[in-house]
Parts: sequence; structure tokens; C-alpha cells
Amino acid sequence: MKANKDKKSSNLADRIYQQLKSDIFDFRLMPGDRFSENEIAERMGASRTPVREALFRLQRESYVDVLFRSGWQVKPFDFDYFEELYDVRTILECAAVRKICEQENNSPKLDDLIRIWCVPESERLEDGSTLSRLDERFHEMLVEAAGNTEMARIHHDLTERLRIIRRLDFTKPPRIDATYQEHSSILEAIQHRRCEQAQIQLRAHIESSRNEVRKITLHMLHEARMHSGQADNDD
Amino acid sequence: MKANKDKKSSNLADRIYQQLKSDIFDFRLMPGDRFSENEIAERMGASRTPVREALFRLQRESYVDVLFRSGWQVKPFDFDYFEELYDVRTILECAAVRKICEQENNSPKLDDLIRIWCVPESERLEDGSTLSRLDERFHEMLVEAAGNTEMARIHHDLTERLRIIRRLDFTKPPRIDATYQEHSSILEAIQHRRCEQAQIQLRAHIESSRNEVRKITLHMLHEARMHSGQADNDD
DNA sequence: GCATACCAACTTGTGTACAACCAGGTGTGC
DNA sequence: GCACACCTGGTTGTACACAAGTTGGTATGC
Repeated sequence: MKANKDKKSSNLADRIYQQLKSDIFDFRLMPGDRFSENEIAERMGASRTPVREALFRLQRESYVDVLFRSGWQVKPFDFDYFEELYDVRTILECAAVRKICEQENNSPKLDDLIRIWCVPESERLEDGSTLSRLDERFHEMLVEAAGNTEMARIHHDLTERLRIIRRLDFTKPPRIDATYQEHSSILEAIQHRRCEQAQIQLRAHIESSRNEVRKITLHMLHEARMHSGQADNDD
Repeated sequence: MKANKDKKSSNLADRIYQQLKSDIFDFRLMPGDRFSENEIAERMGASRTPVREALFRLQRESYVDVLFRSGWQVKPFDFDYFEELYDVRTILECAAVRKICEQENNSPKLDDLIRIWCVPESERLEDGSTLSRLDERFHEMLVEAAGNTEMARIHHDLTERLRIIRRLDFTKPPRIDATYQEHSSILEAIQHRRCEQAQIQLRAHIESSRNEVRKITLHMLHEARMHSGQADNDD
């Protein structure tokens, strides 16, 4: 059904990869679901070759598992796994803060961040999904400002993997306000090179977001399970 | 022993992947070299399909690049890249040390490490390549002992990527002795939960290894370039 | 001699056919 | 009724054929 519409990304495998990933994100493919390469190929209107390429990428990013000659499976939800990712994220971001605080002059990235987040309340954005995206960028840019591109890349990977649960944050206005406050407060601490304070605030910020998400994820997953149990047909 | 290279029972793509990687490691494929999928397939006695799978993996691990419809290329040596990896490694390992120091009881992994490294001089190993492997394991196990499997996985990836230059360490006896001394000293600090001291020592240990490798890599690369042929003085 | 247009060979991207193998159902012996 | 062997359909792994596009060389015009 989703025949080729855009040719700008001449890579079919890429498109399938994106499509599968968003299927997983939106619980159209539920954790634990099993499927075959042919199934996907048919649904995507492509052959197995690009499908396999996409699946291998997803496998390496631990979204799916391959069972030897016995189909593929969406990795079951593992909360410990996400907890661990959050942990690593915190470690990297705190390290980034330390690096930034060692720099004498602000990097352009840091100035950008300040321009975005240290604004009067009237200029704050309110849309949840925009904020979600912006929050991701805050943390990514923080790491980028530290100047280590490999660290930034690893952190970016973590961000990708966490997005599936993290975007559930910012569904309530209080979290949005809190985010603006916490981000600007962290940036201010960094600007004054209060390294320890910035780290503590950052850690607390990530922690509160994590707690929020923990609750919502459980709820969402439950909902999705109920839905799929009632009506099993795709669309 | 999983060292069986002849187990064709499993993946052909895996074997090709390993082979290509070791070709790159041993400079049989030089940084900057260009090649095609057919070339590799022919040399490996396989078809393009598993070769492509292997190449995509190597691409994601940034060993090679694909040029659109114009062949593949071994990524040129980028020293900044390795410096950055070393940096991230240090960050993760220090974080691991902090985590371990927060634990009340030694994890089994930590005890294993102590058994291996805190030994009298007479029991120390001397073989360079064995030591190299053992040193890798020291740092990996240190991170594993922290208890975060995702952090350990990321660190393991870093170790893989750094191996190409890191195994050049331990070519001289003084570095071997120093490694034993430094490792045991770090472990002792951890055992007494001297967190800061352990981190400082660990940082210094990685730094000295890094410096050693920096020199040797330049030398090796130069050698390999000379060997590979005089034909490259036209560009 | 130089620039340019064209062509042929080669490269990756994708589709398809076949091989090896696993799982689950079915029939048979008991 | 139960256990076990066999078989059939389905799955991934691999090879190969074709399509689309790039590159470098060559011939031609000037």
C-alpha cells in the first residue's frame, strides 16, 4: 500500500528501516510479536533483500531478534534495559558538563542552548511533541558542546533507543514548565562554571524525567496490550 | 574453545566479517584502499549477499565507507577519532569505578580481577599478545563489575574499535611490568573504596597506555605503507 | 593539442530462485 | 490413548540475474 512516493531517499532499505522502527514505536508491532521477512516484504511492497538489511540494522540496535530459521521477533519490553540506558546517558552527560566547565570560553553550541532555553515565560513553547523533540536536542547539544564527536554519537544512539519511552514525557504542562526551569538553571550553573552544581541539577533533572516516563510507559503498554487483544487485525 | 574458524555450520556472513576485519587490522587492507563487493566475494569464494551483510556491519562500526555506486573504501586512519574513543573509554571506566565503590560487597567479577592481577611477580605472564588480550579483559571486567550491562556493551564496542591500535601496546617488557603494577594498584584502591584515588590511577594508566600506542601506531602505519608498495608515491 | 560528448565497463541496489533446516501436525505402531 | 517417526509447509541463508547509475577512457570536433 505504501508504494514509493518519495524518491529523494533512493534507499529502499532506509525507508523500510524507518517504517519498521516507527511501527515498533507506535506499538503497531508489539513487543514479543513474531513475523517473517516475507511478511514484511509483502507489506512494504518490496523484496526480502532490503527488508533483511533493515532488519539487521534493527537487530544491531536491539529492537528485534532473529530466531535461527524460525522468524523474527520484536524484542520484549525490558525495563531494566531502559533503566540502564538512562544510567549511561546520565554518565555521559555529566562527563560532558565537566568537559564544558573546563573550557574557558563558551562554545557556540552552548550559546545556542542559552538562547533557546533561557527565555522569559512568555516565549516558551507549549506543544508537547515539539518540547519532546527540543528536550532531546537540549541533551544532545549539551554533549556536542563538549567537543567529542564520538561521545556525541554514542549519546545520540542512546537517545534514539530511549525515544520510544521518552517521548511519553511532556504530556502534562507541569513537566513542560519544570523542564524549562531545570534546563535554564543547569545552563546558568554551567555558564558560571559551577561544575558540581550543574551535574547535580542535571542528574536530578534526568531522574525526574525518568520517573515520569516510568509510570506512563507502564500505562501505555497496558493500553496497547488491551487494544491488540480485542481487535487483532492490523488495519 | 570458540576459536573454531572452520565452523561453516554457522554464518558465512560472520566469517567474512571476521576475515575482513582482521584484514583491516593487519593492514592487508590499508586505510584508504578501495574495493568492490565482487572483489571480496571472489576472494572469499562466496556470493555478494553475505559479503554485503558483512560490509554493512563494518560500515556501522565505521571501519569502511560505501561510495554511492562507486565501490567501498577502508576508512582512512583518523587519530582524532581514536583519541576520542580513548576519552569515552576513560569516562565509562571511571564511572564504573565510582559505581563499584558504592557497592558494599565485592562483586564476583571484582574478586576474579583481584585473583588475576594481584599476584606475585613470579606468577606474572610475559607473553605480549596474551597480555594484550588480558589487559582488554581487565578493563572490560571492571566495567562489567559495575553491573550495568548496557554500559558494558558500549564499552565492549569501544574496546573492539580500539583494538586495532591498542594491541600495539605490550611489545616491550617495561609496559608489561607497569601494567601489572598499575592494575593491581587500582584494584587495591577499589577494594579499600578509595574512589578518587582509584579513578586518578585508572586515568593515568589509560593515559600512559595511550601515549605508548600513539607512538607505535605511527611507526606501524609508516612501515605498512612502505611495504605495501612504492607505487603510491604518485599520489 | 585540447575540450567535450559519448560509450562501455563496472559498481551498488533490488528482485528472485533455490538450498538447508526447523517446527508442528499427522499418521502409524503399540 | 500415547509415543514416535515422518512429512509438509514455512523460515532464513545464499547465489544469481537484472536495473540504475557512476566513472574513466576514447574518439571526434575544433
